[in-house]
Amino acid sequence: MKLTEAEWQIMNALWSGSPATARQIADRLGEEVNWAYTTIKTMLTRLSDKNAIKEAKAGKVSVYEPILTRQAARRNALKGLVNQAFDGAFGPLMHFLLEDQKLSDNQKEELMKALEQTEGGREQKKEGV
Amino acid sequence: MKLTEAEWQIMNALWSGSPATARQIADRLGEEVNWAYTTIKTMLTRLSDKNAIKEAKAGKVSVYEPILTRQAARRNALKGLVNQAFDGAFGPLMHFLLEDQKLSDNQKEELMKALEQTEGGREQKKEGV
DNA sequence: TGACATCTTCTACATTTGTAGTAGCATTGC
DNA sequence: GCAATGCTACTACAAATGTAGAAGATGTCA
Repeated sequence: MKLTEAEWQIMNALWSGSPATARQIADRLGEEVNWAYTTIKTMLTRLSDKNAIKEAKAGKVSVYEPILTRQAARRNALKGLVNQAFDGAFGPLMHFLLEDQKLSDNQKEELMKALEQTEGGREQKKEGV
Repeated sequence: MKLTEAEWQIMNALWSGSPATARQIADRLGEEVNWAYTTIKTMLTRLSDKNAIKEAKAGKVSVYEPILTRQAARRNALKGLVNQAFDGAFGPLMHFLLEDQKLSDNQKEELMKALEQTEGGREQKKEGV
């Protein structure tokens, strides 16, 4: 399941609170983009067609709700990026993040901490992606 | 500078050795995709139009060479992903990587090591992206 | 009860992306 | 000198994407 840029916007709005009506989504997005209401409806229909969300009638009005989880979407997107731009392996990505992104000291600290934690919990590894 | 999927393939081939002729690129790509030679030429032209690469004549034949560096392209792509999918911040991405991606122990080790290294070199921080 | 505001469903259309064909010019091997 | 080969420049075209208008159904408030 690959999302386009515009679809990400809609999904982000939806993940931030669902179920939601098209109107609510429009309101949430209002600050970032300036789409016609019908544009949003179009996107919602398309997302529904690809089963990323589901549409239900609450009375007369449609309410929408994600099917695709944020986590899964992130996973897919990341995977896509890694394949496309980082030789298909996480190693190079990590490397790049560390080398290029010049994490702040704080971020490094956090990262270290996080690492140590997962380090502890390594035995229950779920199979991936 | 945003690259499309097909463009990434070409760029990857080109980064793996340049300058290169269209034919060489075709050969390198041959294993991954099965594009007509003219398809590759089209992509090269488009990339040239967006100034991602430059074209020069070596005798009769065109040779191509990246202008956009791999590093810069990665940076852009990552930035795009982060904006789109990770609330525009690297924190959530890191978090996700650690939480979701279940790095192998080896990867963790490496990451730790890498982290320690950059930790040492923290004083010269370049401003970013 | 009619005018306005809203929704929904369809349709539309430009741009971008993926993919490639055609035609003309040059190169080369006979 | 000419046929095969390979390259370049142009053109083409379907699918995906971004963006939205039109028209019909309905709710609502004076």
